[in-house]
Amino acid sequence: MDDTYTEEVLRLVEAVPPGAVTTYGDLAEMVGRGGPRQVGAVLARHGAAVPWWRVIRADGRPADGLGERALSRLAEEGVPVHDGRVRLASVRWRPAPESLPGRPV
DNA sequence: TCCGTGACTTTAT
DNA sequence: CATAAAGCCACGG
Repeated sequence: MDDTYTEEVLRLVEAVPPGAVTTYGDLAEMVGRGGPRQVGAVLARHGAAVPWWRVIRADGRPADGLGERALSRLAEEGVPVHDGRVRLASVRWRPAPESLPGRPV
């Protein structure tokens, strides 16, 4: 079976440094395959093994039900949270080239 | 093969 | 700026 997708997604999530965040859609683009929903599905399944709280929705708000946990962890890491939502423009993480799957430098 | 579901995104009101 | 509807992607029944 092809769990390559899952591997790539988890790998990227693990690569997100403290104090930074990324979105489902961005991860989907980085992997270059599937879509935001698919990324969410992966995290729903294997999220426990990675810093899932650094992955939030495109509107700067964590997924439903994770708000409390995610926001408190993000705040701990120094992520600027404003009224329950993260300022993506300031902390949106960009992966290092070598973290990407099949993209040459 | 068709339908429903889900840690989503974008566009329109 | 907040809420609602439609679109999108892979998967399982």
